[in-house]
Amino acid sequence: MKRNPLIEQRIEKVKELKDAGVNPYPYKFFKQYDIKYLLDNFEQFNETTQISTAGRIMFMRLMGKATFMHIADASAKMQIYCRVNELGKEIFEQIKKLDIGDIIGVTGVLFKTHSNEKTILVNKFELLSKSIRPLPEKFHGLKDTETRYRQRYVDLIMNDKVKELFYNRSKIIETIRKFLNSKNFLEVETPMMQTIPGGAAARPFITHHNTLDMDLYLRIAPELYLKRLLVGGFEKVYEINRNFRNEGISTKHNPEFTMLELYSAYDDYFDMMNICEQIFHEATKVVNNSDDVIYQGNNISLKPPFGRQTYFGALDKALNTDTRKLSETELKECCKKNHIELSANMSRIEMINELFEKLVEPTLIQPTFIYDYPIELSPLTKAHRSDNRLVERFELYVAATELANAYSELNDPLEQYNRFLEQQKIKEQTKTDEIFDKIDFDFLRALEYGMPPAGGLGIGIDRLVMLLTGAESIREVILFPQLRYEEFDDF
RNA sequence: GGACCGCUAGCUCAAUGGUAGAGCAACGGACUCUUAAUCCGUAGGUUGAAGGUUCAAGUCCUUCGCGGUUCACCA
Repeated sequence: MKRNPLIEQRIEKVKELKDAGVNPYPYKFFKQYDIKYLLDNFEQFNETTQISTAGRIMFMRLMGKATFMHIADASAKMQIYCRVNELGKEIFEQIKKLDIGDIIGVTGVLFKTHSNEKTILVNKFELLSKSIRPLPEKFHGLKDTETRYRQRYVDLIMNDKVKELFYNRSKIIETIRKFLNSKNFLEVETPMMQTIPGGAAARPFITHHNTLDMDLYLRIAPELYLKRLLVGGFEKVYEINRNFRNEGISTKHNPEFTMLELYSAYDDYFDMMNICEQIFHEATKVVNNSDDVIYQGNNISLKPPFGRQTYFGALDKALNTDTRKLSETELKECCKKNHIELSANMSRIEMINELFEKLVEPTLIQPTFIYDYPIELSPLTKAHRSDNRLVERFELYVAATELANAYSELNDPLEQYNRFLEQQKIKEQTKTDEIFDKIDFDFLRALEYGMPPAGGLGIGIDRLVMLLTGAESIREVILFPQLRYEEFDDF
């Protein structure tokens, strides 16, 4: 138990308050107005109208018999003015004992200072919560990334831009919901804990249910459950929720991340392109009030229609050849030329994909749908209607990052079974975890009842928020990003 | 997991291998229109941790911890 002396001082103050019969943590305060409302509607109040509001003290400028403070609430911050004339000596002394960080309620009238700043002249105040831990410095704020992520609450107190970002995140998701609801999509919730983690290829987190005595997996995707709902007769469904992938952490990856997945019966992947474009466009209009967004120095236009290139069209252009006609040796040479490390028994398709990631992805700055993927990469996608080496799939790239993924969904149960078996074979060869080998037979059974033709679309919400808010790291758009366990030795 | 960078007072930052400092915050005092208020004074440190080299280590070396960037992984 070694406490910071600054905290010890404040704990002393709390004791003094309690001894004087003041509850430093009272139950209720009638907060009549948000601060932003007072600022925006300043003119409607005259200098005798009593108003009340509440907030956290962020600045204090104490003088002998008068004090200016800034208090901040969720909406804005505002100056308050306390004067011994209005409050009397005793109350004014109490005001002087307040600390930066304390949450107070104030009652008073509005006026403008000589420098024209909208201010509350306080005639009554109440301590609503005593802060015993000092806030960061008022001018430079909190900069340390580790503290910002670990103690997001302090980050939010100190950095208005962070608060604004999370308001925008909420607005983006709200916009998506409104848009989809207006198109008759039904929002649903499907299991986070699954017995067979499917719908993507990623290592899952494992947990255990005691009563059932069985292992469960946190979902890596909701896909297979949402498709079951198409079988059940819902024609347009979506889910915005967390996926969990037990993979590396980076500026673009958090172990739990938010995904929008939607499915629309009787549509194909081209329809998904349209919906995808509209969602991106609506969201950027709401957040940035514009069709454009500046991301990492690039001016990016999110006005539909987005660019469209086929997977091999883009790759052939980059390589200046017909990639599919290259022999295995030629492919290997091509990889070497482009500084791609070749691991032992790398398949053709793996080399092709490496080339794509290395040569094409970094060039995709403006929104671009890359479509018609090689069939080997997509076990849940319908084969291309006119080329059986391809599937009807697209990924949306913006700023060299994958932001969305969509298919004409495979609904042929026999074909789906074969594709699962193919995947199983590949997994066996590459010797990844055995859990991937499990085939979801209930999903196949559902398909056997008949799933309507459908388009499906997934959008990485965190990455969309990054794009629209200019965030360089996914941790900036997740309130509490995953960090290592922190040891406490000062409590 | 690899490479590189960082970790100094509550916060933001200084300190050629040679006595650990400043601003803000805190504490005491002055001040009834301040705006990062001002003025006078006081206190505050196991320099992320543990070893090592050295007459001498915040600084150099090793290991470890935490964070960041990047690569790998993530079809």
